[in-house]
Amino acid sequence: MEEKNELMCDEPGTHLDVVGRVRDVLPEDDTLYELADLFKMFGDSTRMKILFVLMESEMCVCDIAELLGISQSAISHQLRILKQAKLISSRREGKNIVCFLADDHVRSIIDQGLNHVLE
Amino acid sequence: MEEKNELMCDEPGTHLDVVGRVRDVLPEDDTLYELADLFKMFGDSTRMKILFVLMESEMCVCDIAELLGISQSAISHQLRILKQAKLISSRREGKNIVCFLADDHVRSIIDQGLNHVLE
DNA sequence: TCAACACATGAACACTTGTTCATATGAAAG
DNA sequence: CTTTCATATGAACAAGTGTTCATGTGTTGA
Repeated sequence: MEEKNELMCDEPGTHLDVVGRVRDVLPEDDTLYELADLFKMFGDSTRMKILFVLMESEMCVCDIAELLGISQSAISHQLRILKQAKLISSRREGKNIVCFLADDHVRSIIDQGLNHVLE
Repeated sequence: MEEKNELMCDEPGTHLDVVGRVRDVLPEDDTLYELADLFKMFGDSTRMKILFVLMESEMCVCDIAELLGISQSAISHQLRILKQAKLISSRREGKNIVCFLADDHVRSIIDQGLNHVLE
C-alpha cells in the first residue's frame, strides 16, 4: 500500500517496510505539537530560571524579579506564558501574587534535562 | 548581607531569607543556558517529529523527509542543528546518510514530556 | 567521465519571540 | 478616597528561527 514517492530513495525492499512501520507508530500530529509547545516553555533561559526558582520555593513576583535581576515587566510577561501552559499557578496574598509550580512533571522534565547537560 | 533592592517588595523579615537561600541553590548561569538550549531542540515540531522517528529506527535522510512529508532541505537543516546539539549522529552507507539517536537521554526527556501531555 | 541520486548549504524571506517603555489595574494602608 | 505598592498589559522594536529556493558537494553506477 506504500506508493513510491519522489522524495524516497531507491531502496524499496530495504526501506519501505521500516518507513511504513514507523509511520504507524508515530503519535498524532496534535500530540506532537502539544509536546513541542511544552518543551518550548523550557527553551527560554528566563522561564528556565523562573521554574528553577519555583522548584525551590513559592515566591511573589517582585522577589523573583529581584532574585533573577530581570525587570518586573519581563518576569510578568513570562509568568503569563507559564500560566497559560499550566506549568505554574498563583494566589493572591495581600498585595503580593505568590507563584508556585502547578505540576510535578516540571521537576522530572528538568531533572532529565539536567542529567543530559551534566554529562 | 542582603541589600534592600528597589525591586524587592516590603517584606524583609518574611522574604529575605527565602530569596537568599534560593539564590545560593540556583545552578550556574552557564548550566541554565545549556539547559534552555537543550530544551529548545525539542521545542520545534519538525525536530520533535525527527526525534520520534529516530526513536523507532535509524533512517536515511530522504526516508525521514518522505515519511514526515517535509522537504529534504528543511529536514537537512534541522538534522544539522540536532547534530550540533549532539542529539543525533550519522554514518554514510553508500549514497545514503543514515541518522540515529546519539544519546539515550533523548528518550527519557521525551517520555517525561509525554507523561505531562497525555495527562 | 558523465549522469543520476542523496544530501548539504547559503541567501532571502516571513514569522515568531522576548524585551523595554509607558501605562493601567487592583488591593491595601492611611 | 487617595496614595502607594505589586502586578498586568499593550505597543513597538530588535533579534532569533524555520522554510523555501537555488545551487553546491560527494557518491554510485553506466
